[in-house]
Amino acid sequence: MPEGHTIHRLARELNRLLAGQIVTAASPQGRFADGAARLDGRELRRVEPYGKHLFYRFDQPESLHVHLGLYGTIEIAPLPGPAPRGALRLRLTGDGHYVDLRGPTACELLLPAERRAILARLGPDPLRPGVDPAPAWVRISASRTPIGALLLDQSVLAGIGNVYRAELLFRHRIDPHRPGRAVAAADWDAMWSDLRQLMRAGVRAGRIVTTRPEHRDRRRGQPTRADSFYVYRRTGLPCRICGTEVRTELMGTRNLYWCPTCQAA
DNA sequence: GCTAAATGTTGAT
DNA sequence: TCAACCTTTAGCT
Repeated sequence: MPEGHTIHRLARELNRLLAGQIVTAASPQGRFADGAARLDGRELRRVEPYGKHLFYRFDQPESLHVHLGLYGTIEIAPLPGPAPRGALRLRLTGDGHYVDLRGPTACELLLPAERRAILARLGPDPLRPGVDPAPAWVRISASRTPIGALLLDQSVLAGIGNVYRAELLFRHRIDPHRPGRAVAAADWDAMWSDLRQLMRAGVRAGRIVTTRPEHRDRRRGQPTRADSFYVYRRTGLPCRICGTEVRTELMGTRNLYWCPTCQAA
């Protein structure tokens, strides 16, 4: 269940273990049989992450576009791979490792123009080196939409998911319902900077941790899952800062979590 | 052991 | 607005 940090981490792993290799491709499930046949025997040049999207570039114009969606998974492991089980959309096999893809929202071959069209509708990705956050601020500062909804809009910012949304707003004490255009420029600057650091830490650790050590129940050692967040999935539990019960509601189709005291309107 | 919900998005209705 | 994707985990019993 990936946000952008997972996708960037996977891209690094794929590049480290398979880039530059001739791969075999198969779709045991059958739903990507034609695509797999067209990738079989090609050289995997590079895997590029953007937001929650992965683009596998080969020695041909068509690239493989993968989006994991809510519960898609990619598993990379040393050969020999086990016999395919269950709904295995795609197995790529390189010199020393195999890569299994299950349950993705998108697994398709794209022409260069189609890939560019996807990239064109994505906002700045905090994990891209040298990224310019200005287009995101243009959208946010002009919008009456709640900041909590804007942060999840991939055309505003690419790669943020429900965890980073809730946690970033809490860390900056911003009410998720506040219209984008009511967010101060200084608050946005601080949020962007914080978001980049949080997501980079997420890539390194392979998981999201947003709590500061002094706010955890256990202040020493690695934070447990329960200790990793301020508000995400903590409905009804006391806020780590003020003790108020954390609230939840549906914003769009996603659960939103916030502290009504720390993040007052 | 079973059920429901989940770090997401698309396409049909 | 809702079903689909079809795996994993949390929270029950």
